[in-house]
Amino acid sequence: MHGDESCLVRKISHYTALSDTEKHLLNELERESRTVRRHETLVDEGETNRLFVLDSGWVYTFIHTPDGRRQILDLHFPGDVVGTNQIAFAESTCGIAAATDAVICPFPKSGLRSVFSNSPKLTALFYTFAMIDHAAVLDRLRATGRMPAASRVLLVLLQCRARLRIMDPAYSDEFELPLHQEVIGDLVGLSNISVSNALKQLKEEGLIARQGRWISFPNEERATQLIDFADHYYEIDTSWFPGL
Amino acid sequence: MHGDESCLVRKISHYTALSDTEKHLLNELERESRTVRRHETLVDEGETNRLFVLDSGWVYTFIHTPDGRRQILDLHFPGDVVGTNQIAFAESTCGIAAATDAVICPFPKSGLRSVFSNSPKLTALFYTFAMIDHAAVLDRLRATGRMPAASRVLLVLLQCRARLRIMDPAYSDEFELPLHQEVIGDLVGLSNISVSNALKQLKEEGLIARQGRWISFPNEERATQLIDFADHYYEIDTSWFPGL
DNA sequence: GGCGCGCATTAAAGTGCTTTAATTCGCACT
DNA sequence: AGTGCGAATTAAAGCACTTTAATGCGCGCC
Repeated sequence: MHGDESCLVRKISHYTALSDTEKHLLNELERESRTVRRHETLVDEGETNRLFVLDSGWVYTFIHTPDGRRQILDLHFPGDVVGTNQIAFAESTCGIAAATDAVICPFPKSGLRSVFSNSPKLTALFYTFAMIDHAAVLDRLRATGRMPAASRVLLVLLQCRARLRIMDPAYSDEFELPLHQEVIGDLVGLSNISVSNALKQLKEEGLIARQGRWISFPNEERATQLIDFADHYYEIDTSWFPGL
Repeated sequence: MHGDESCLVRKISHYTALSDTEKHLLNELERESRTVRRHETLVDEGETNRLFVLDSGWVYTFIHTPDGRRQILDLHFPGDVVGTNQIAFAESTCGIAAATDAVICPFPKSGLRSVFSNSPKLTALFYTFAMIDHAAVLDRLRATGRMPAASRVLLVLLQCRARLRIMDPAYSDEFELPLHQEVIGDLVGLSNISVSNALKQLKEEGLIARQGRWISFPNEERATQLIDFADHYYEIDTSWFPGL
């Protein structure tokens, strides 16, 4: 675990208050930790499923096409539980790699069972997180299928900031984007060259500003309107679930 | 409800045995039913969220881009619970429309709460279904981002059959595809013209056969290998969840 | 300080899809 | 059988993205 409090507890506290028992259940998932290096593959495609809490750094899940190209499926940030969306399948169909140096806390499937057995509230929240991830994928599917290159890249940038804000509202102004352009392309079906051109175009149109790896949105309203971006991530409706 | 037994019960029975109490809980969700016509929009984008069990027919969820094009997000088959993936968000971000004439059984959010409160097993299964839907979207994201038109269309066809088989294993040989080519295109980011060309190409290569709306796969192994298709839908791992 | 490496940028040619438009097919209805 | 409409097919022009390749930039390292 990293810092005073578990990353998972901090993320979940953004949505709801937690009892000490619940905090204890979650802390159990972050007992062991391991450092991984940028570009390292944590899980290969087809390997058996593995679960971990992401403590720091960014990781992504990916899958290759028969001709060797790559599509990134999910991007994960500190506080995310990685691997839950593969839990229904015996063997993982996608690989996991680190976009930056990262600290992960692996835990066995049984750890999840103890959470689900003991806390309907946490079960509801895990369910909700799965749907938030799902919403992010749907946004990228829409962009990948039906939007031009610049809009697709803009979506990735707005999405990253929206999800970083869950853990740290200080990201409101600008944020550091550690992703290579090839990775951005693999998120929304573009080549690295198109990503470069798109970033240039977005800068020229005043929709983004770049200083090294730091990105900001000088005209945020115009940016969100251009792609109809809605921030699903910050507020959720928990009224429908039992025990909350 | 349609037929002797609820669609939902039949679908879930494919995965696990149900007690009478559980069957009763599920049947409650299908008390009321409504007929909808092909092409009818059931829910508009931005409307408040609504849930229903799909009893017969096919429906899809969609979202428009700012320039008026359309992306289909999910395709739903008899036995599916439609709307659960939007439940975490106060207002629905996508619309729902009928691909064929259909019968739907609307129920309130509270219906889901009574299922979740009373049956950990059904909760687990709903969770699993959400992940199966998610896997289908991920497959289409990969295809949309990184595969040529013919492969994308082939994926749609194989995916439809795989999901129909959940309800009815008789679909193993051939199946009726009621989707317009425009709808197929909206599933994987293609124009209707490209879909037409892709179907022609697939037929010429012997990967599919068509008789009216009926589709079959004369060389199934070659078809699945071409796009690395894995049928996630038929078998799932339920070992990780409590109460099963 | 200069070298070398990884990544980003720029340019030019090639390609696969879209758009537009005309034709054909399938099928319900008279 | 004949008519009319929606959808699929076919063809041709246009365009956005990819591929390939060369150049430029930032940064760690000896």
